[in-house]
Amino acid sequence: MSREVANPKPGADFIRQIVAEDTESGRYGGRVVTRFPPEPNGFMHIGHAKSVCLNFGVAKEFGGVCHLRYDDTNPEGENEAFVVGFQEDIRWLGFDWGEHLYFASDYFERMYDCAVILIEKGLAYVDSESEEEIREGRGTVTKAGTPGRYRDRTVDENLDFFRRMQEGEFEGGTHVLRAKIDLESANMLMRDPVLYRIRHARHYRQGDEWCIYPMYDYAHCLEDAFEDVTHSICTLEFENNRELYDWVLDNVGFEEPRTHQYEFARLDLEYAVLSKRRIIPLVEAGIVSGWDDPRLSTVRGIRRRGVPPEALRLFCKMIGVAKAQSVVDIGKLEYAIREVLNQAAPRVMAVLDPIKIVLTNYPDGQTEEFEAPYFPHDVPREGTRMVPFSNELFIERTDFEEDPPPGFRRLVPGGEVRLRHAYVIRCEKVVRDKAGQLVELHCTHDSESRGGKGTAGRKVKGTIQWVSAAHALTAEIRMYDHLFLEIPESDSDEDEEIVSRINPDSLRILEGAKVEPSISDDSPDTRYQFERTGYFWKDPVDGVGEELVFNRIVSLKDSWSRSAAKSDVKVPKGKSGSEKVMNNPRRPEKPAVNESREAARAADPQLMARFERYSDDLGLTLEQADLLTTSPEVSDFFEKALAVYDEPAEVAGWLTTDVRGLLGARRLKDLTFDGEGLGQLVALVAADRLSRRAGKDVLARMIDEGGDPHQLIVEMGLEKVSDRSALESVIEEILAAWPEKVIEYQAGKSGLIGMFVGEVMKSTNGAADPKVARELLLKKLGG
RNA sequence: UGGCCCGUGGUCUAAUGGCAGGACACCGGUCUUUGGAACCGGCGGUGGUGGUUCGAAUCCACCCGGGCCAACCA
Repeated sequence: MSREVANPKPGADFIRQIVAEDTESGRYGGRVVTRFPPEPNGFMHIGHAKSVCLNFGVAKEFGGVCHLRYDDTNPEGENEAFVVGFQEDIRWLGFDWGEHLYFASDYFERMYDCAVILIEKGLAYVDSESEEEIREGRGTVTKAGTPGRYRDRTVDENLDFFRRMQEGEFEGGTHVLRAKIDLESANMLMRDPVLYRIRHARHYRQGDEWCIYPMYDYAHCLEDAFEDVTHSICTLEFENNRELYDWVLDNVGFEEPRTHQYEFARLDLEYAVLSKRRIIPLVEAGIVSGWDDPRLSTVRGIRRRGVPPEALRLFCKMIGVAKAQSVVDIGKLEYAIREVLNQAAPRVMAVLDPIKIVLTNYPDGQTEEFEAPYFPHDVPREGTRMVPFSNELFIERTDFEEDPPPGFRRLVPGGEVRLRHAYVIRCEKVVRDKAGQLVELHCTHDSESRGGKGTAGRKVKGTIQWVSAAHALTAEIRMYDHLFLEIPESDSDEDEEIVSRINPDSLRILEGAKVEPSISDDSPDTRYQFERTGYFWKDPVDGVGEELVFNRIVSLKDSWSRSAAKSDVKVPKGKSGSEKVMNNPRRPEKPAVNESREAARAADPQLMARFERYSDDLGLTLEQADLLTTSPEVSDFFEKALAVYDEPAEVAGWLTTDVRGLLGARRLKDLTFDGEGLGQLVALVAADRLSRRAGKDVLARMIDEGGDPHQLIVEMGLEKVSDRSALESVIEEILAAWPEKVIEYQAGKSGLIGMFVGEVMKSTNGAADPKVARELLLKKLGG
């Protein structure tokens, strides 16, 4: 059916464009119903999150609803814990299904009834062959399948068998219900797909009520149809399944407007493991602590890591939705997390790897407090806390360097550094033990520099964080990194192989970290920025009691270490720019004709004769002759057009490019006009009644809605405007309306000529002669 | 190898025959009591070859490359 682009929404993803078109055309009476259909046999991961954001997001944006429906049609592996898990994770992500919670297993009765309808129509049969026999009978991608010995059972026989299957009379594996479609279909899924199989297994919701269970392709479309879903959005690997989706609904008797399936590219993320098949071995081997390990890309893991749901939603928005299979840079996720946390996280000071500082000129036993703001000047949020200060402090080991590299802006022997919110200190002495190990640093503070004052005329290299030794809290800090050393290849699905790629440093535990005491008063789910190091929060499992345990959510962007260690820049895998493969640059004798079309011609002498006549007598190119003799249908169409307007090259041009393009999935025989109509149109263009461009608009209309070219020209107002003075005044207006573009054009941006011609075409509704318009524009613009 | 889908800077994505744009990354600068943030600037792209058109990322053909399909999984 034709899909008129009512009002394309530039910028929106293709799914939203389709929904927008359907909403505007009233196809579903303005209803929008989507659904998120997980199978409850695992936990939600970030790939599901993309789908959740899409389905719930689309519903929300178009005033519709999104159902949460469990696709629990296979009793094996499914359970209640996973059902609860998905609900928790979806809610956490910030979406709500309202009262629309459904279970495919609740529809088993109705699905059974639909199967009976198919059997009664002779469109499904009970096959009693073995699994292997069925597999063999299906053929291969290059070899057609062959009918099995049960394919022609009578309707009554099938009904009887199917009923007895349902009643539990047979062992698992002895019989299946199959659709009777086409064993020779190029689409393997259409070769009599299995609809029901026998499984004497306990279903987590239905118990032993059923011993036959529907297959995905049969069940899923019915679930959508039962729920009046309008847009059934799934991932690309289901593209081949769409034909079967439509077949089932059409044959069971669902009429338009009914649900339709649309496919988008699933999320793939660098360093992430996104399939159950690959996560389970990691969990079972104890490589990760469970489904909620913060290194995992499960929503539970991401959540435990401390990532806020807003960040995940922002990430999904950033990556978009399209059909091109792609791998997203992990840096985008990190950006989204920092973006959200920068605005939300209070800043506090913590020292991950402490080294002691003794202030030799600060009175022993004295304490003072600094009032320090939680947020920097550029984050519009209020709040301060008190930070205690004394003569013994900790600073970060990496903030002191005896032998500093050029550009080092922290503490060095004899040098000064500012303590954040406090004093400027100078390193006077490096104290070592007998083994030469650094023990502590003796420093002096400048009491004039309190809180940032008294620094005029003095250049202080840098500012570092610190905590007072006597007041500091000791914490364990878990530093997470990528679980894998390299981006896992999609084909590395062997368990051992995955294990061997694990990054041994994916979890680094820092035991003796020191944190400022103010945090003890905060809500346990506070996400902090530990200044200069990263974003952290208390581990919700191990960090909620007396023990302080922090997870690093994400580091801060670090332009220092990046520039200091330029050597380990990430080299993208695969081909780099310079070694981009040249795609067969020289192929002098390209095949002019297509092999399969040539074979078709060989079987049809009339087509073969026409092919030769087209290329030899009519002077068409081999390519044109080839395309025009694809089938008698095309060739006859061409002949009819020639009968009206005998200019083979011109007619062939229209038919092999424009008509083919506009036709899309439709066939010539579906059109309401034949070759004669095309011939008339081409003749009109040749007679200068309308421009070629306008002719194409007319053709599009003829193909979509039918109609006579003569009438359409008048109706659409496309009578050609090539009267120069009329065009000139249009051009004057356009140039006056785009003064900046005129200047840009005259400054050398010659590509703008297309935009000017386009504007002329637009304002004349496509009737202007673009050739003349261009010529006049060139003259006016001084080209 | 049969069918279906997909190729836009390093990465993700827009442009629906008419100005190839945005985001991330990267590089440089300004600012800064976080080597953070913010702000300014820069680098860099339509897989290839033909064709249709006044005009092609977009339509047509062929080629190259990638993905999916031969479960009684979803």
